[in-house]
Amino acid sequence: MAHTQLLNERSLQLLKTLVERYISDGQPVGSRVLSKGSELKLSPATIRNVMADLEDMGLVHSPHTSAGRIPTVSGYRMFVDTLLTYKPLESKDLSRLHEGLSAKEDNGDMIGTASRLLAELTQMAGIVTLPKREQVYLRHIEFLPLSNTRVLVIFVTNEQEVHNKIIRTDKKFSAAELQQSANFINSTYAGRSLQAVREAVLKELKEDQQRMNQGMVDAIKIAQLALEPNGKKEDYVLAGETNLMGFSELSNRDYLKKLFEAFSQKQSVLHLLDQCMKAEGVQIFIGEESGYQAFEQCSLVTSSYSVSDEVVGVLGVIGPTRMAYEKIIPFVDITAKLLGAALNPKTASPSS
Amino acid sequence: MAHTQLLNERSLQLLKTLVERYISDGQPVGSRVLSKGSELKLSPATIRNVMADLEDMGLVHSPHTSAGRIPTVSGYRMFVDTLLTYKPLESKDLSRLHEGLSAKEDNGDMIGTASRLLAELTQMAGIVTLPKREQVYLRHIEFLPLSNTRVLVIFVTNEQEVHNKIIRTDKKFSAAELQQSANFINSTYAGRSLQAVREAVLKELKEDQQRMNQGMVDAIKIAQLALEPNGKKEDYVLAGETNLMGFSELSNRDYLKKLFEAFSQKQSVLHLLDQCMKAEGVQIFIGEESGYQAFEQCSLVTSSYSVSDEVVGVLGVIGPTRMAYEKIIPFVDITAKLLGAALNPKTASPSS
DNA sequence: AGTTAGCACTCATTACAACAGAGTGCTAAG
DNA sequence: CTTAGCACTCTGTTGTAATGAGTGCTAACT
Repeated sequence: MAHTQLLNERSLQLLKTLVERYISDGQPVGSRVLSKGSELKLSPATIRNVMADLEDMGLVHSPHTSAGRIPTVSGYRMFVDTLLTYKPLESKDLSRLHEGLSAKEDNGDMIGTASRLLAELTQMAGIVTLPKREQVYLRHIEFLPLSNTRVLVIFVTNEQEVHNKIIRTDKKFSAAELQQSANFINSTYAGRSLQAVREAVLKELKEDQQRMNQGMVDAIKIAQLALEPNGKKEDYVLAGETNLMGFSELSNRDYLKKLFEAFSQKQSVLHLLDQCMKAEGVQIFIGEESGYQAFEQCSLVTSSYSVSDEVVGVLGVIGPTRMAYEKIIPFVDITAKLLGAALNPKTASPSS
Repeated sequence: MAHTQLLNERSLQLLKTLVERYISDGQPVGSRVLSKGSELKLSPATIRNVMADLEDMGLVHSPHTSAGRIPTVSGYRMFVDTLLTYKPLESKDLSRLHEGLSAKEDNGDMIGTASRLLAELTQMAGIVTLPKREQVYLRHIEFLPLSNTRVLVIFVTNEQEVHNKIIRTDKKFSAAELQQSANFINSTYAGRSLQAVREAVLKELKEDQQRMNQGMVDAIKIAQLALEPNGKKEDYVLAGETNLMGFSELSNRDYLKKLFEAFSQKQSVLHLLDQCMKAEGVQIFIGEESGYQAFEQCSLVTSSYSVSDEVVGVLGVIGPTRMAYEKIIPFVDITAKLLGAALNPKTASPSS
């Protein structure tokens, strides 16, 4: 390449308009349109030279000799990392978000609402993980006897999220005994995080059982069972999957099926989202970058969300690789901030 | 048609094998295969004559002149109504069902389990409506104060289904007051159906308020709010939708999208299922019979399920019109019976 | 009478060739 | 370094022909 210093301003500018053009039209873009579409006053021939360079660097790629170019994954990556100019949210979208994610409107399923909003406003699929246990506060717990040694545990966390599970105890408890246990747990531990309660309970169990009366020991034992981490671990709420069926680039029936199966198996998706937890702020997986076959034709724009300055979950949008990143990225960013604020027990529910 | 009495035994026999053949192969079936595939020893020519008759009667139809015949909706209808020979369940399927729908294994989401089983074992989509309120028994209720006048209501029904909603009261209650109210409701009304409790509560409100102390009045008022029928009304649990993407006859992307949107809007689906409530036993909608565009390429095999001899809900399977009715129908039938039995509070949870 | 063989006919599918259009890479001139 | 020009490549479309499955009808058969 005796041509020039390869990554000059002009090539990047052209890459940018190429990606923009491809995102909006969905078709390989050739030297002619690029020549007209960019500010640079360059002839198609010059552009072709630049294109050849970009292709050598693996940033664009041609489906066949006589088609235009389309961005490769690296091309998209370069685009979102350094070339992108964000577009501000449309104000109607912003107000929909505020409206839906205000603490006042909480219908007991803030996570679901967030997911649905993401899907609705982007016309792609929305995804939100449940907040992690360390930041989920026990508000109230209740035990109900079922048949035999089975006990139904209901617990309310944060402001109003209700969870329930069934545990098996090693002896049979009466309703009254269970009520007592619940009272004890509530008065002792309410307000702490699930994680913290669990640790405290385990400690009690190890150390000073002799100091406690039988009722307390029972209560502690039941609580320990109740707070054992769920088999399922974390989980997420997905919305608007069907939007994905509208994209022609995901038309392949088999691929779509694979994708939807990945959604319902959850495992790989969770693993992917887990990686996003680590980084604060917006993160993007483009196509194969995710490392999962099911996502090789999709991009995932995520952001962690935080409550009281601690990251507790991840939310994002899933769509075709060819998506309007310049709008989606700020959108996901804002949504994450609003959800975090809405979940914050201090700011969220002022007992006005 | 000077031919003969049109609906003779032989034509029906041929229609039957035609439908069977089409269901298994998915391709228009011609006179030759039909001649070989049926017990009748008839030449293709004769069969063609019969086919012409069946076509005149609207039972079969030819995509074009030189294709075989495929059943019309009426053809399918005739088939399932009078020609079908049921196939018994495979024993492994039966045992999976027993296993999953035994009361012992209840994981607190019997309805969901049933839906998933239907989907898994038929490889189509499973659907189960939630049992209607009249047959849902209040077991325990709990109130928790939220900010302001909002109260979180948690109630446990039947054995272990947990529901929750948020209500707004007309004055602010303390945790203790709410606890008292819940105690009152539990001791007075536990064990009755939601519907019955609601009626009783409304009656109390109208009639003898003066007989009660303030605490009781409050309790009754809160209970009334809590038991107000949900905006959503009934609901259903769908499983295995993605299985539907595997069927080539539903390949049309736009159609699939429409179908999935109908699923997530729920409304039309609910309306359709409602009709199935009325009839006891298995009911079938074939293609356009449902009257909904979204289902015009699908069939729906449903059965109502009953607890203590009263119909409380509907369950079924959704798949392409070309499905193995002879297996699906008995399958849905059995599943409905097992689910009903598992939900029955008398037989389900023997405190052995 | 009902049944069957034979045959002409229709129509979807496939294959193949021809062709237009888009866009490239390269060369040579500006 | 940029650009015009040109040969080349590849896709997509169109038209034509051949194939094959299956029919409807007629006439012969039982």
